[in-house]
Formats: sequence, C-alpha cells, structure tokens
Amino acid sequence: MADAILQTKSFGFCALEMMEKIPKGKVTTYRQIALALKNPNACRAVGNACNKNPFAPKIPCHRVVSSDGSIGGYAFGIRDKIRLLESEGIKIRKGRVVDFEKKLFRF
DNA sequence: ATAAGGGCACCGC
DNA sequence: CGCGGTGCCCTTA
Repeated sequence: MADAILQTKSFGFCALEMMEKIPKGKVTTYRQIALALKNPNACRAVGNACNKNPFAPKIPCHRVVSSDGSIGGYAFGIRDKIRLLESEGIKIRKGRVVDFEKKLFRF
C-alpha cells in the first residue's frame, strides 16, 4: 500500500486527489485535471495515473471522461464505468455523457 | 469517422 | 541517466 503511494507520488497522487474531490453526480475531464495541475498537455499522463490507480475502489476514476464527453476508457471495462456513472445519475447515450457540459465539474 | 502527430508520466532495461 | 514502449488523451487534417 505505502509502496503504491510512493510509486504514484507527485503527479499521479495529485491527479487521484482531484478525482477524489469530484462530487457524486458530476464528471470531469482528463484535460481539466491536467490543466488544474498546470500541465495542459499531460492529459495522457493523468489517464496513466488512473490506469495504475492504486486506490481502485477508493478513487472514482469513472467520474472522469474525455474532453469531448465520450466515455474514454476504463481498466475494469467500459461497461462497468458506464454502470457506475448511471448508478450516480449520469446518463450515457451512444458512448457519450448526456448533458456533458452541464454535468461537468470544474475545479 | 478515420488517420496522424504531439506530448507527458510511469516502467523496465 | 537515457532509451523505448505503453496508456482511461487531445488536436488537427
């Protein structure tokens, strides 16, 4: 566990912390997080941090979607990600978040 | 919608 | 320390 934190350390830890702050029923984008971390181009790195997410169930990585409102990816499977989102009131339509801009949470 | 390029952090060598 | 491969990405053509 501790080693997991050490692995993630700086960037990953920060990204994960941001996700942890996402309120239920809202979603954010990898871009927003990368931007919040002052690295607008590190959007991919954010995704990588999620993928290697040491706190799988603790951090709601499913509340993070692509900047265009598409679901993106999910280490445990897209189905589960959609499932979780719908469980929180987020509707998915054709692989896209319904009212994405409205459900979008900004830091 | 598909293709190509850019860019950044993590990991193993 | 550097190199190359990988990934829940983004943007432009």
